[in-house]
Amino acid sequence: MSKSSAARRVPEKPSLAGVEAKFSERWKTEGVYIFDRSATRDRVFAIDTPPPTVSGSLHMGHVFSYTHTDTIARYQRMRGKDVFYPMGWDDNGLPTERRVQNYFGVTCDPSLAYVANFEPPFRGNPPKDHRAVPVSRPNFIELCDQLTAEDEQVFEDLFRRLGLSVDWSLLYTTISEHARRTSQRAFLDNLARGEAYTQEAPTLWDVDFGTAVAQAELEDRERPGAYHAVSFHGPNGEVIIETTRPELIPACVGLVAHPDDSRYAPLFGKKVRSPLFDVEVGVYPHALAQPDKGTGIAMICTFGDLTDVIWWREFDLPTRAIVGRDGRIVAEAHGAIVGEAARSNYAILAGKSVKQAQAAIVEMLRSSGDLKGEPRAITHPVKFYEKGDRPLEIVTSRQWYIRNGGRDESLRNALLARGEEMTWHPDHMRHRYSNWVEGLNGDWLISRQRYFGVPIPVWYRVAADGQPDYDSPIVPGKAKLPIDPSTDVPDGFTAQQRGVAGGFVGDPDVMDTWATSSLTPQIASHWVDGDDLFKRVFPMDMRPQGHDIIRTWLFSTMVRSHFAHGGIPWKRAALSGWILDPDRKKMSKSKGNVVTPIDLFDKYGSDAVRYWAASARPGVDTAFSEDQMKVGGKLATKLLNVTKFVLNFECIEKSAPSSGPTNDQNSGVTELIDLAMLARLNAVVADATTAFEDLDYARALERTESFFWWFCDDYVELVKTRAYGRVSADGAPARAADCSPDELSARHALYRALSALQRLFAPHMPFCTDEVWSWWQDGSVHRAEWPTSTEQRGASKDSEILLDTASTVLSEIRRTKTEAKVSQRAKVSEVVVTCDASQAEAVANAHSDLVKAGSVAELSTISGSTLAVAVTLAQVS
RNA sequence: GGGCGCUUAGCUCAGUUGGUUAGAGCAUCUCCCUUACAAGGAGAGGGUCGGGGGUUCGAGUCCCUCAGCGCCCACCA
Repeated sequence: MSKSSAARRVPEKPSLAGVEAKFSERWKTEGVYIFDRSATRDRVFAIDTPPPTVSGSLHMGHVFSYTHTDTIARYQRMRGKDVFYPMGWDDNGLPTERRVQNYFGVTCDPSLAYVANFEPPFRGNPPKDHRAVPVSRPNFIELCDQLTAEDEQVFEDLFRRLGLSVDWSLLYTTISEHARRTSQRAFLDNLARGEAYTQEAPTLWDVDFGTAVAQAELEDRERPGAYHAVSFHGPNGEVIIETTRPELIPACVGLVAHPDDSRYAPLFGKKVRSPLFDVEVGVYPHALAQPDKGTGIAMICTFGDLTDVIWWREFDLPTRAIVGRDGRIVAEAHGAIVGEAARSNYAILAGKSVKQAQAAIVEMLRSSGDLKGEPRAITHPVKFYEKGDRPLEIVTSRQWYIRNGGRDESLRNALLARGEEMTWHPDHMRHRYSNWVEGLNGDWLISRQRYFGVPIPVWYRVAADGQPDYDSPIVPGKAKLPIDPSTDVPDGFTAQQRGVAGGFVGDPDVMDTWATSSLTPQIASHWVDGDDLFKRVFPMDMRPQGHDIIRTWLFSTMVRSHFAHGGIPWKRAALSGWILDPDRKKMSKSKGNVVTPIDLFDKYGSDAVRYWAASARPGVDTAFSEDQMKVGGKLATKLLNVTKFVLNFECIEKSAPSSGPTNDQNSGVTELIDLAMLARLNAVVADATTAFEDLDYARALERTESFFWWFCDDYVELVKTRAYGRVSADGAPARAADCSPDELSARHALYRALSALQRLFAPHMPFCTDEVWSWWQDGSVHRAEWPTSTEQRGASKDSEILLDTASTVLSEIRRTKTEAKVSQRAKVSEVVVTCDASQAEAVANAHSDLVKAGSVAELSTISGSTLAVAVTLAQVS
């Protein structure tokens, strides 16, 4: 490329319009971000990308955190790393099911047969009074596949528009054949090693979704409730308990009080009888009972809450469940309810929802005289499934678990130690992890009674009595994966043997979505196929994610990696913050959807939106700010303008970034002030590099940006007159051949700084930097070499004094003109700088530039201890 | 109840082993069409760094303590 052709590529009127489409297309066709899978592990930087859930739309939170990751990816790429940066779509699981139900107006009924060429009743926005149409499981899954494919295209378009430097050829989805195979294989490995097991146990249950849920998916919500004082009938009179769930009285299997509570000590070991149902239950002492709660003595029910489960287990109490999986009181009273009055009381409750049953039982207690006083209204925290709408119940059911240290001290300690092996960004996030692991109270429940997920890949033999044998499941061969045990038949059986005595039955459940997404490093690297890609990228370098899913995604990934590979899945975790409303409240979904990312891209440009995101410190919750986007837009425009200006000067060379070490890096730069500017830039490069190595994209940006504005406002202003050289008649700068060495020095320095600045900004603002780069360089800036501090001469104290002094004198001249309300072009008759010797030397070295930049007639210095600048404006006639 | 984070200008935030007079952007005000940029530029005003105590020659920075805000976890009768 010749210099003149380079110059000709500079547009007359630089503009950011259309850069996103232009470069998205160019990056795609030129494969700028393609991962070289022949790279060895030491040359690779691997990112375990969070796969967004495909159940709605991407919002500003995604834009925010994915931008952070992308800046790191781009930096590493420019450093010469082969960046493994896949994208994944989490299209597996409940959120997708729910979206499909709402979008098409259907519901899954596994008992129905498949209908070919099925047409759903609606495509988007079914009317409110529409009753969901039941469809077969295969039809339902087809609809899931259809809708996720459409959603995923929209997601990809948005991420391309945002400028993510993802290698799209590495795309994975969590419901794909490959992900199902990986997930089932990992599960079977866990099973073979004894890390997965099945057990019948009390389980947290969402009655609306009809599925078990895991500890990690719980959340508390404050709900109104009421204390009901209820009388139990003891040998020596009544025992008053207080309960928020009187409807569970028929499920009561005991009473419990603190061992030290003298009020109840005489009752320990004695029996009392429940009101209305006349069931005899024991009174037990236990340290978990709190004397100051209610009356200090509580019902143990099967099951009202998790503490009930603990007591039930420890005292080996009977199971007298009354709440069914549909959330209603079961029809048949359990065997302990025997009396006629008791049975007819129960009959009133049978079939009612929990809420209705409570109202009914309060009336019954009131008329029987067992309700003491009126209920006292309170609000209290109640456990919900995080995606659910009704409080969780606890029902007994058979489920699959993966060990996670919740019931095993040594495993817990091993997982805690794994957390210590990693680097956390920010560091304090490690506490979230250890806090969670230390607080686990059970193993990881992975089975879900749902449809659109990865099936649990096992069958059970059916004994002669028709009961499945859960203790020794039949597992498929690895080559057969993925399987669906509801349709596939295990080796040695025929389809006719399904469900019959002596035959087999498939496990009906699917795995929790985290059971698959905990394998993203393995899925993305095709571990299950024995692909050598795995050993080139694993353990990965970086796991970016939100801090809200440390307990789910991060922890579960750690568990799987610990079991499967005996090590951590990545070296570092980068936890991003939240987006907050401008009023500092956590940004609500509804508000987040009002301002869509695309609108903001249109309004400010992708680079400007990225600038806002990249300005936020890693891990810090950040207010949504269109003002910051405006600032980013200004920065991008400024970069265009200053590039155009600098390239306006013909130079001997184009400051190739990758010139070899034998070249004199400051070739052609002779003036001290030019060298000083390059030295300052050198320090900025070093700072930005250190910051990026620490994943601190924000600091890198801030350092670069503040240098950049100083460069534009002071340095360029100081040297521009010199850089022009002898201006020709039409006002154009002098040709390079006609320039003196000091004039060329300015031009060389400007070129070098420009080249470095464009590269320094490239990770943050990929579109405008590639645009300006393309005006004078070959190839994409995103494949250019990251600037190194050896490209410029090292900083020195003298050079900083030179620049600071020159800047101070210049701004004093400006201030004088501004305060005198005259144009900055106004002539200055005299400037006298009072300063010390080193500053005097600085003024001498910047003398001719200062004089030109300030239109100064006389510039002199006098000796003094403190720097002072006296500016005398020329008289205006 | 346990853990973690935050508190610096009207607003949003920097401030990296303690080191001149605490910075930036936005907002406000003033001025300037200036030949890269008026969708610009040059300037100004504005802070007892949450309160108190301590260490130190020196504290926004380290220690103690109190307060407010936020988050995570536990509790849930």
